[in-house]
Amino acid sequence: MGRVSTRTGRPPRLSRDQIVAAARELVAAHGVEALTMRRLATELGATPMALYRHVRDREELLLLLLDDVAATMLRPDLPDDPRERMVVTAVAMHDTLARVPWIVEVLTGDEFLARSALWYAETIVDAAMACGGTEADAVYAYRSIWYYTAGELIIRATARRPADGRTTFREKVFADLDAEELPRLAALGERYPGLAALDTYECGLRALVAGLFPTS
Amino acid sequence: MGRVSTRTGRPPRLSRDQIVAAARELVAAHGVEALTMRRLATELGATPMALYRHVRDREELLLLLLDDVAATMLRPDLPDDPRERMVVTAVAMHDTLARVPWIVEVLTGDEFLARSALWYAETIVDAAMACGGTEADAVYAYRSIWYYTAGELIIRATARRPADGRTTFREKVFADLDAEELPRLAALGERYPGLAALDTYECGLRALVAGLFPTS
DNA sequence: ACCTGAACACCGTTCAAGT
DNA sequence: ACCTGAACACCGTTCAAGT
Repeated sequence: MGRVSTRTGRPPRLSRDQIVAAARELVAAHGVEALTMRRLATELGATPMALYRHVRDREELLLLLLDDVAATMLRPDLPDDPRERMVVTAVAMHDTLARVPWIVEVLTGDEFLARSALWYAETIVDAAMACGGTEADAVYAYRSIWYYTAGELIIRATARRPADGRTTFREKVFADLDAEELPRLAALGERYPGLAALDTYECGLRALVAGLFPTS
Repeated sequence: MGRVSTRTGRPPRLSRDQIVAAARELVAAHGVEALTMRRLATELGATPMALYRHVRDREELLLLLLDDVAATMLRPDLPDDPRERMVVTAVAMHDTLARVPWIVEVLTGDEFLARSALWYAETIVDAAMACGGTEADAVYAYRSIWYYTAGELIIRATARRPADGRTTFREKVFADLDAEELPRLAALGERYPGLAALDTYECGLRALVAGLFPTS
């Protein structure tokens, strides 16, 4: 007994939780690009290498931050209608992820499914089968919804960064369009950015679900 | 006259085209992560800084590479039926981009629309209006299709990189699922990866288009 | 005008040494 | 056991100088 007394060596000054907490703050304050091992170490008053005692590498640190998302995951009340259940679940999944500013960095790759989204996947797959789909249909439906959702999140997240005057670039393109070659876009002209800025995630989602599982 | 004779200074050894060509080769051979200013310079037998005479920065270099994609853009024959036209156009857009291995790097942000995808946008917007949609409906339809397409491209592109034994991670998660909490996924078990690997892009796209513009 | 060389301000990570 | 310090092998980019 007394496993405590058998501990040997220098007592730890840093902990994994402490590191993750500092990483969270850093990302919240300055964006994911500010999360470097060196900067995080400085923030903790330690050497960069001290972090490697507690975390395998930068990749693992990001995945640990993703676990926070799982903790604050929205789990909506589920309606009886299976199509509506798919919509409500996908919207919750979308909204959960939309709150993560560094989502793009981590969405590339299907780690999300593995770490936090299992409940969403389960619920959508179940609803798809309740619509009369086979297992294969249900997985395909979930993936379609996931593609649509991931695309929306990524495009919107990156569109928000103006990247130093590059927003004008798109507007410029729309301003001097060849009306003969591209009549529809030319007619839209300056109204395009406004229309593109509308939040139509749920509308499109409903269309997708309706198309995947037509009613009668 | 003789503007040529009035030229002054050292004759150029590098050209913009030459730099872009070397960048293209580098990316094709070793992936976009190998495209660094220093490595590209070495490849050209020059100093890193020589490149900055011809290219503003690394970002611009990537956008110049994107112009290549526009040049090899697939423009399919368009069927009369507007819904089918949307599907055929989106599939062409998808296939064009699927050939670009570094697509993820550049898809984040709507530069693609601005640089190369105008024809696709025009065609889809036009088809959407031929289905009886307003301009706003048409832009919303295009964006929904674009979200779905971008998501598919990004998820599939990143799923292909195993990232050193992280593929086993997802399989492991699926292996020891809690069958009480997640019965559908647990029942799927090992069959999930196989089902997720199926190419259902066009199927999902057809569902989306059918949902966006229901026939009568 | 075009290119070089040295320098600045960074990265992630390994390895040997200290406490 | 935990942390430090120095080092390795990189980045993109600026600036002053050479031809």
